[in-house]
Amino acid sequence: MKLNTKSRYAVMALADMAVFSSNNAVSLRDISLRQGISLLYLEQIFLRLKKNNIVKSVRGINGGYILVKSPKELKISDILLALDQKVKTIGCKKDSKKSCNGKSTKCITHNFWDELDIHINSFFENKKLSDLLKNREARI
Amino acid sequence: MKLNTKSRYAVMALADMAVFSSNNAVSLRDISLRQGISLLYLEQIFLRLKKNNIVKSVRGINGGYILVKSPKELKISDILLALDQKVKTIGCKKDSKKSCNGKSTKCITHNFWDELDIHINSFFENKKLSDLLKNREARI
DNA sequence: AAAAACTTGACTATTTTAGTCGGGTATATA
DNA sequence: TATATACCCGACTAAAATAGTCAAGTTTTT
Ligand code: FES
Ligand code: FES
Repeated sequence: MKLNTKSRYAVMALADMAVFSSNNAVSLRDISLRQGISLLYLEQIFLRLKKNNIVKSVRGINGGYILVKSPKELKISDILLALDQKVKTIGCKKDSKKSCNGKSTKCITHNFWDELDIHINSFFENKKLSDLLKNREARI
Repeated sequence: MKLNTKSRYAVMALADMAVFSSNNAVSLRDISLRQGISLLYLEQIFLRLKKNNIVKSVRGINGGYILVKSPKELKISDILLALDQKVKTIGCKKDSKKSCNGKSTKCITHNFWDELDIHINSFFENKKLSDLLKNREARI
């Protein structure tokens, strides 16, 4: 039950932006240096954040990325969604007629996993990027 | 953010036992047939359930496994623990002095992931095996 | 022009996962 | 006591996912 590093770094990088954006674009190079994340990897991550309209880019010198929404409005669930990090704790598709064991009826545990997904998703839905910045004693 | 099949099958198999145990031991063969889980795989899973005192075994003909606790008392978190399925959504160790990025201070997102772990764990802590059996329209 | 910084797809090494295999041991029953 | 059933256990492996790199751009500011 782990979260992948792409999602983790994405949240980390966006939190960094929220702290350091002083109206100008924040370059990936800066985020990379401050947070110790590979620049190459960040590029890959921000590509998807951009495609999903979490950030917008400014090209050229002094370019970088800008948050589309304010940290107060940006839900963590939006970030994870952008990285395909769906919270589907098991493989059984809700809509599909097929159950996890290949039978036509739902298995004995199906509803339980559904509840779990809902439980986790509600956490991400209710957290905003700005929530991460509160009470941080040790920033960076 | 997926749960591995070992944990999933473990919960499934134990739920099956809770339904079909009529005081006698339940054989893995029966569980395998009812739930469509590989017998070989089940053996591996039950080995760990036994080591962690979730089930006890009865050898020989008419043997099988028996739940140590009643379904009402068996927490899902106990089952996951038996399979090393710790809910550590990210790799950063709580106790270790080292942060996720190799620096000595905790990163900006650390507390957030801690909260997430607590949120998920509380779900598993509060659910008992018997909870899975309620309201099941489609059993098996 | 030149440098900073974003753009994009492809590629790869490593790790994890899911599941199998082989060769046991214990015990109830015929 | 033979035998079938069912637990016991470590080692093994194929396939998938992950984490990250590389190469070769394009755009914009100074
Ligand atoms: S049928 Fe959906 S989890 Fe088993
Ligand atoms: S320091 Fe613990 S998650 Fe980054």
